[in-house]
Amino acid sequence: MRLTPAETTVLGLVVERPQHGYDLEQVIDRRGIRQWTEIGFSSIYYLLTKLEGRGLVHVPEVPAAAKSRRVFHATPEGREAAARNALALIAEAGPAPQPLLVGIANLGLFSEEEYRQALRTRLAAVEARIAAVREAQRSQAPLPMAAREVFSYSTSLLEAERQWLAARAQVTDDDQD
Amino acid sequence: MRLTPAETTVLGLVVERPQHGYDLEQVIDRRGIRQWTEIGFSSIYYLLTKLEGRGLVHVPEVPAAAKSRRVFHATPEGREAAARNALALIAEAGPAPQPLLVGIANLGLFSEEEYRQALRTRLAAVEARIAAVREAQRSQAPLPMAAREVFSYSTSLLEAERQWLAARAQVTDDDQD
DNA sequence: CGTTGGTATTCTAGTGCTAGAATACCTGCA
DNA sequence: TGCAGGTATTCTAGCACTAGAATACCAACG
Repeated sequence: MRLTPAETTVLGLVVERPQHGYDLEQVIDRRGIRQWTEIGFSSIYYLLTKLEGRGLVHVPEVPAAAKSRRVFHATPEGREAAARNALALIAEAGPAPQPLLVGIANLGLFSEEEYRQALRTRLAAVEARIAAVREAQRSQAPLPMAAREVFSYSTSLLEAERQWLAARAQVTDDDQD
Repeated sequence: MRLTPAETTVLGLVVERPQHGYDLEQVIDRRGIRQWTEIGFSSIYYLLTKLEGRGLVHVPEVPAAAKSRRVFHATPEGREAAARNALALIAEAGPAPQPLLVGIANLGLFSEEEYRQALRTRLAAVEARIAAVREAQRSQAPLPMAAREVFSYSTSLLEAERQWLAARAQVTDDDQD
């Protein structure tokens, strides 16, 4: 059973610990998961319902209890599916959407100066993201292995982008504003 | 008027040269644009229709001619919108979907050996993509500025990923298959 | 002049997702 | 007892996108 990245994320969190939708929302926020997935608030319940329909998570009936608090547990198939899909996401390096490249491909449409200005703006944004990642890493220490790997990878790629941008952004500096 | 990356791509190509849907399909293929955007065959006409509805492209009425060959031209607003959106895509470094990180975040679900195996598989895929980019660069030379920038950026990021993967994939090599 | 095969577009019927409002529940406190 | 405010979920309606089939055009060729 093939899952999307968003489904895998939610399922993985439920496998880690049974929880309900609202919790999930908080955890996703707290861990900075939105830095690398696009999971809106409104889609969490939608995803949970879909996963439930496929038998990957379930809500055990609690006899005379909380009606308005559906705690989702992973089923054995859910566990298995989460592991398999996570591995697949690691193993497969498909083409990735790169908005920057869409911009660059249209280089002919604007001036060199505009281009460099845009690069400088992006550079600042990338530097801010690097700082944010570092800060998150520091403040949450000691970190479990998975979180450390996530930080390591994020930083490597952001750093590579930073360098590329820095080299391009300051080729000429004959403008001061 | 804010456009999506896919819309910007298609509009940018039409600005560059008036053409019809089928052409677009070929150009997108030939330039390897699918390496960094997700534009399926069936969505090209859909996108063109949407752009037409917003007055960014139009099909000049050719009196007594080709009924089944709608050649799209960019309008002045289209030109302007393409340039503005391309710049915005360069300037903004938002969170990007990283399927790999979804996998890594679930590191607890599988064994170290499985993890390393997945990394090795990905490493091979990334190396193949680097080779493909190099090959495309070589075969198409001499390249316009935009294409050179695209290649440069792609290679930088892929290379950074390659290094990260290589470092992780071979920490232990006590397995031979 | 009919047929074949590449060129070019349109249509249909969905899926997947999302925003945002609406609803319900629960706890503490006056 | 009532109600304020955070907690938790559901609903509605709609947009964006896609696969894949269907259609139409057109040139070349026997």
